[in-house]
Amino acid sequence: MGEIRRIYCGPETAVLGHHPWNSLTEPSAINLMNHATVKDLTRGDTVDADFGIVTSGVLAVERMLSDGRRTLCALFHEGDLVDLRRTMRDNQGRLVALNPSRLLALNEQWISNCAAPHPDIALAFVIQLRDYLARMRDHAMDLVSKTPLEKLASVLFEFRHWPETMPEEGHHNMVRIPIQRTDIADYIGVKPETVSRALRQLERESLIDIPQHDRIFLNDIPSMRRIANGGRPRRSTRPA
Amino acid sequence: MGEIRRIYCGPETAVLGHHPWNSLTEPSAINLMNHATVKDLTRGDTVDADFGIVTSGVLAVERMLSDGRRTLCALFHEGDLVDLRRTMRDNQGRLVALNPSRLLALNEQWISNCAAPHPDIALAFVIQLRDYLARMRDHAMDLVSKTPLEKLASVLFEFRHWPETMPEEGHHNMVRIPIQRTDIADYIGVKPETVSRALRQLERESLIDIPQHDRIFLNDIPSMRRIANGGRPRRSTRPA
DNA sequence: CGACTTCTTGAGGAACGTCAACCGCAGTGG
DNA sequence: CCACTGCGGTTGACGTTCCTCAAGAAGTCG
Repeated sequence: MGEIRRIYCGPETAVLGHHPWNSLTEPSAINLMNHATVKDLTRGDTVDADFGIVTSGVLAVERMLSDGRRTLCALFHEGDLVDLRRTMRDNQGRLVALNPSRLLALNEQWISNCAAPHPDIALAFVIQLRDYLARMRDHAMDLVSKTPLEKLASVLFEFRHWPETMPEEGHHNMVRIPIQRTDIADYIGVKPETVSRALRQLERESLIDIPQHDRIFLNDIPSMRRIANGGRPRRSTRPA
Repeated sequence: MGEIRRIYCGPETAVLGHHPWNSLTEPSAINLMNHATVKDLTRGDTVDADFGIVTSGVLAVERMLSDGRRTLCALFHEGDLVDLRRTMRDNQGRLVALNPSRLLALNEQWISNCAAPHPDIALAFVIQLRDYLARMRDHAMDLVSKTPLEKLASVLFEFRHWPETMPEEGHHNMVRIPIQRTDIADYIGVKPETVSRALRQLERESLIDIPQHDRIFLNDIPSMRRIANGGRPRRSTRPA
């Protein structure tokens, strides 16, 4: 499960540069860090916390069907608030690390009482919840009716917005792929083989290049956007 | 778009009986209603608000792909908080009514300032956001790797938990289907024909009965649960 | 009744999942 | 150093599945 230590104002503070944490006041930020514990994780680690902030790496909510099919319902990257608490206590899957990661587990007791003295913290949490909800709606859109090629194009644009995968200067169409092919497959609801074939197809059409295993270069962003938005539907069964 | 009127403490208060609104104090509840406007909607109406509480009917976030494919990313029923606000302003689809519905559109300006005088309101909103997020994770699980039959079984159990579709006494395995087949299809990511065929298959296997068009009787809840949890995977391509 | 929408049923094909084999790479041990 | 092992990824063959298309049935509203 990895080392667990208590910090007071360590290097993890860097995550507070991300939206919406960057609008916290200094005292609030310090107080927040004081009531958190850092969890270092490697791939496959299950996290027992259900409330915290990701400071590095990638976490996911993993659920299994009875016959072993694996699903990644949600991905969390640097700066994301993880909040798996819910009123109805159902089985909701496990929080796992997909990469070497670090999670700031928050003290729920303290947080639930901090709204009055620290309204900015409460607001930041609400903004995170709202934004994550919007991301889940986007993701549902991707899952419901897109073909594998369209799903893959969508997820590439999703990764492009991740803070860790921000393009280097001058390479605003280079995307870093932060997770394994298997995880991409379990996230967009296809098999790893299909991910592989879809990537090769985009490459054959010169829409992307794959200089490294975890780097994808978008040669034609407008075309890729068209694909991501439904430009590759299933062909008709009755040809012209 | 339907009639819009301002109320002070009308019959809409009934929605406040649902969790988590039922833990609001009396003054908070009255204040909340005072800063809301009621929108009456019929099927197909687009709602211009992006923040409110559903008091009756069913709403959905509808998004279209460029070639016309329709997706229902999220469903909202009686008692649900609708909050489509997000930091990043992308196209995020339209809020539409699937049935004759009623929405309590909330005054965002007032709400954003009510946390201090009304901490119970702020808490209720956070609980709603968290619970809805959990529902979205469940839904993503359904979409990612389930077969149509499994998706349909899942969505039946989802509808079973809806307040409007609560079973009458003695009929705890009668589920009311609150939306059209087409909408079910666009929600679980299959075609209406497939929904129809899946229902007929469950009926053939005597797992369900369909006494009325919008009523489904679950004959064998354990078996249905097994199916919903992955009991009907795709068959192997290499038969024994 | 007639026009319309929604749902159902049927036929046929494209596509993606299943399976199997292979490749590349990293870690391990002799 | 190299053989061995295991894992992740890729490629190919093949078949089930679900989408497409079309037409008819059933329900709704004028």
